[in-house]
Amino acid sequence: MKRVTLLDVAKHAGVSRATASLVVRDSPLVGAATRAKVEAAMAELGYVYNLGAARMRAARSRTVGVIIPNLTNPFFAVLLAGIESILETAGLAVILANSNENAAKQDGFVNRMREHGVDGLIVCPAEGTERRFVDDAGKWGVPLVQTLRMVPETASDYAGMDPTPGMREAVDCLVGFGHRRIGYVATDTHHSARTERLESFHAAMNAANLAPLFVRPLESTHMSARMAAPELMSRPARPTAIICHNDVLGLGLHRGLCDLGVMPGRDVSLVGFDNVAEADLVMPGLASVATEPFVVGENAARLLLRRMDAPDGPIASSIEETYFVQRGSCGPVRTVAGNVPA
Amino acid sequence: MKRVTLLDVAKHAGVSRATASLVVRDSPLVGAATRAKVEAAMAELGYVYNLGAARMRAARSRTVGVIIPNLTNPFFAVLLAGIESILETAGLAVILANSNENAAKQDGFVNRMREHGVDGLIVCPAEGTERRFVDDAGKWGVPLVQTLRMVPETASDYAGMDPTPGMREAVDCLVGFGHRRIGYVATDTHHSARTERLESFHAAMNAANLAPLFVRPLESTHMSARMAAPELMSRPARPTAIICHNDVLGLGLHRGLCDLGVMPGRDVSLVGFDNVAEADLVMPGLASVATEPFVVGENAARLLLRRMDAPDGPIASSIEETYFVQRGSCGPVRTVAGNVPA
DNA sequence: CCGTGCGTTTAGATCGATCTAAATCATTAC
DNA sequence: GTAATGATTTAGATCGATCTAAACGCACGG
Repeated sequence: MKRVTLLDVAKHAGVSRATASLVVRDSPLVGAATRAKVEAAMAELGYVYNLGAARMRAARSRTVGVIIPNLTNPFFAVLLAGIESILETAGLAVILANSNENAAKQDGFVNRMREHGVDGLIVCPAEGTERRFVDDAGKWGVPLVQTLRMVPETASDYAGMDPTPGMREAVDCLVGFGHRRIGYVATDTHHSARTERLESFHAAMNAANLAPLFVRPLESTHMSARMAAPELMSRPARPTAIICHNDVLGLGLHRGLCDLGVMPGRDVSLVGFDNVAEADLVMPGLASVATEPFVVGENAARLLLRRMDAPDGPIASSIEETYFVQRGSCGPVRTVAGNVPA
Repeated sequence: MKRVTLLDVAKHAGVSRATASLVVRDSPLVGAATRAKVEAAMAELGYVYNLGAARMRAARSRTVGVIIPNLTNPFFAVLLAGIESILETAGLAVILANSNENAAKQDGFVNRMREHGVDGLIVCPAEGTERRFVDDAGKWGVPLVQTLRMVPETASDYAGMDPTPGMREAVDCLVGFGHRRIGYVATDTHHSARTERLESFHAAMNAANLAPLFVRPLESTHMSARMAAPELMSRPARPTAIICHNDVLGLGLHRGLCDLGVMPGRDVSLVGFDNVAEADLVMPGLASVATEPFVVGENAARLLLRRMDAPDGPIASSIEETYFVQRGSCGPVRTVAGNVPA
């Protein structure tokens, strides 16, 4: 009960091993009749292609490594789904790793992936990833696409998003409702996505001739945002609106405010980021900037495919637009007793 | 600028290829001095182990295939995270595939995984998966663990959960609040998880001497549940409590009820399943049966490791207990005008 | 001094595919 | 009828590791 090899198939079909090999790779070189014979033999013997052996001679492994910082965050899960959907149709297998936002672990994974001989790498770099990480990939000749986050001062293909338009619309909406004291809740992890969103916030505020009321870093969990609500609302200069770096924070804060009896959209306006499905479920709905992680994932995969095709082509990037989705959590400013005047 | 091979390392260290091979696999056969020499050489030359070549002689590929029905569902994403966390520490790489609840696609993935020579397979079978699927894996000698769902009449290792205790607690809680007219919202996909939960519902109702008011299948999306709220509440026999097959449906329905001005926990009691993070965020909180997908994933991975160790050992399974988490969405029954008497 | 045994090292065959370069065959051209 | 052409097919070397079985070095007992 041994494994069926290409040689067995060839014998059974009465051709040489080389011809059989051409058939499995459907090369145009083989004649139609021979091809049929070989294919019949393959089916009859239950032949399974051995990618391991193939990858030894040929350079390709039909395998791509994907490293994500946190699988339990639905945002990244959807990104992964987008990546997978494109690679799957290209016939490439995804080797998955979860860095848990740990740069050292991430290094380990890249090594493991090199051992597996991946044809390319899609990485959303963990916090604290060093330049070296990206440079090394270049040195090793492994096609690399960064996604959602970009290690500073590195050059590689990149699939991300531009928070500017969505942030601008969000701030404009708030300003239109009369808000002037607008605070921002950021993550406590430092990566390019954080700075990007924060800077687009500053820019949008600037354009509206406003100064941010505060920027408060918080651990990116529902609970930490929920717990922070009392503190945010008891500041001497009470905010009338708050924008959050993502919906995890946005939804957590939403609940925290409700706990306080502060009604989002009426007593304070609230904006999240990413427009996850749940933003539309809470009451009132959480206004949010839509970022389409699935599409970003697809883009990342497409960039990688292109890169694998042309290893020396110019560096490319694909930036997805964002847009604001208004919901009940944003409303006109209301002067409440106890408010500190602007 | 060629690839560094074991032979290069061996030469550089002044030993034979075989010895170098023993070092990379850290066999106890090599002496400490030689080991040090070889390791130094490896570091110096930047050697990368070639798993493809290794897997050709040895039977193992240090690779496991994981097939999930739907990555965009956070529940499965967390399951995957649990699987990954265990396999990662065991030094096994995860090859991921998303079947999209499509059995034919799933078959294709299994073939691809066989080509990659995976050492094992963890599958949450798509709807409509046939017996043959599991039997084939056995025939091929690929260790297989099913998780969360089990193809009927098949024998394989299995990591799942027992909804019974959680369901029992949920029903008891509702009954304690005086509810008698209790409906159930199921999925419209048919798999063992669906029947398992539905049967445990029937059993719990039975134990309380009650008959289910209705069982309504719905597409497992927020939107479909939200849209179904009016219909559910305008039935001639109006439910005073509803249990949902999962939190996607539970949260969707929660919102649908709010839209109608029907307040969960006051006007109707609502129970979800899975206890996702968002269940605690909506107002009032959605009571839910906790199912710990991360732990189930870990269990599945552990079962697979055991199976790979002992391919002919007895079939095992690991069933995680469930428990009820009470929140604001469950409350005492309130007789409202317009209610049809039981 | 030799045989025995143990711990370590090694040569050479081998896994299952792909590559190269040459051989084969059927046509067509002259 | 033979050479040239183009389309298929093939033998044999090769990728980079692991395996087997044998060889080696050394200490010890007889």
